[in-house]
Amino acid sequence: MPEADIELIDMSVLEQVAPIIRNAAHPLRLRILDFLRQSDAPRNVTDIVAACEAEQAFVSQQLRILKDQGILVSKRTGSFVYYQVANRAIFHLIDCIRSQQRCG
Amino acid sequence: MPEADIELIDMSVLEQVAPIIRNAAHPLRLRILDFLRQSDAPRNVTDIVAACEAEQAFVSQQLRILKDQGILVSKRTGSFVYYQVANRAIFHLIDCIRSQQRCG
DNA sequence: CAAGTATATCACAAGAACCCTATATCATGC
DNA sequence: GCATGATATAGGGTTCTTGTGATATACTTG
Repeated sequence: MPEADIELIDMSVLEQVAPIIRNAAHPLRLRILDFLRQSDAPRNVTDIVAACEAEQAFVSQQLRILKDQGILVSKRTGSFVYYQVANRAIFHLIDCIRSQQRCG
Repeated sequence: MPEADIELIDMSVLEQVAPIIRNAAHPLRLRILDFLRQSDAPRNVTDIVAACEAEQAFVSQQLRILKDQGILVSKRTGSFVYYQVANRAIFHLIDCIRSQQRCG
């Protein structure tokens, strides 16, 4: 019995994580995550918009998507809203892209 | 100048990798990749179908998608077609899910 | 409260992804 | 060549995603 001991990740787990990864895997959203990764601190929307070189409304929508997935959290301070990564595991993805970039 | 030295991943790189990650981030396709990861050897379609507990036609479609993205490669031997991962970097994703699974 | 800056939401049209069923192709052995 | 097992593709209804322009809300300052 050659492969009796193969244990696969539960489908329920895969169904749970797939949309999270899928939602991160968008150029602008990866840019946002990369920016937060490199900043290593919460950043407000204006700064994120500047880093993304995209429309404010569009960036705001992407932030919402990342927040809805639990990838980001936000807190308001005065008229600014600061975003940061909720679960640093997502940085593995960014780091992985960075490391691949060299081999490309 | 607090952040003069932040260097972000090129948008062109993000645009290139996003669809690859996005296409991997699907429950059944993750299952396929996990199965290939755990097998650590090329597997034929019949075996993959069994591991996925899904319709053959559907699995075959998913294999095609993964192949089109360059995530998998295949080779035919007689009437069997064996698939394997083309770039082991994708296993980081699987490993990451496995490690997260514990913290859940 | 008026004006300005910061951020979020709405609505929508185009396109893409999803998953199913049916059917086609390919290879083998008789 | 035919039957069979292995794999791939086609067609299509439904739902999700994308990016945009317009607009709304929130906060601050005077």
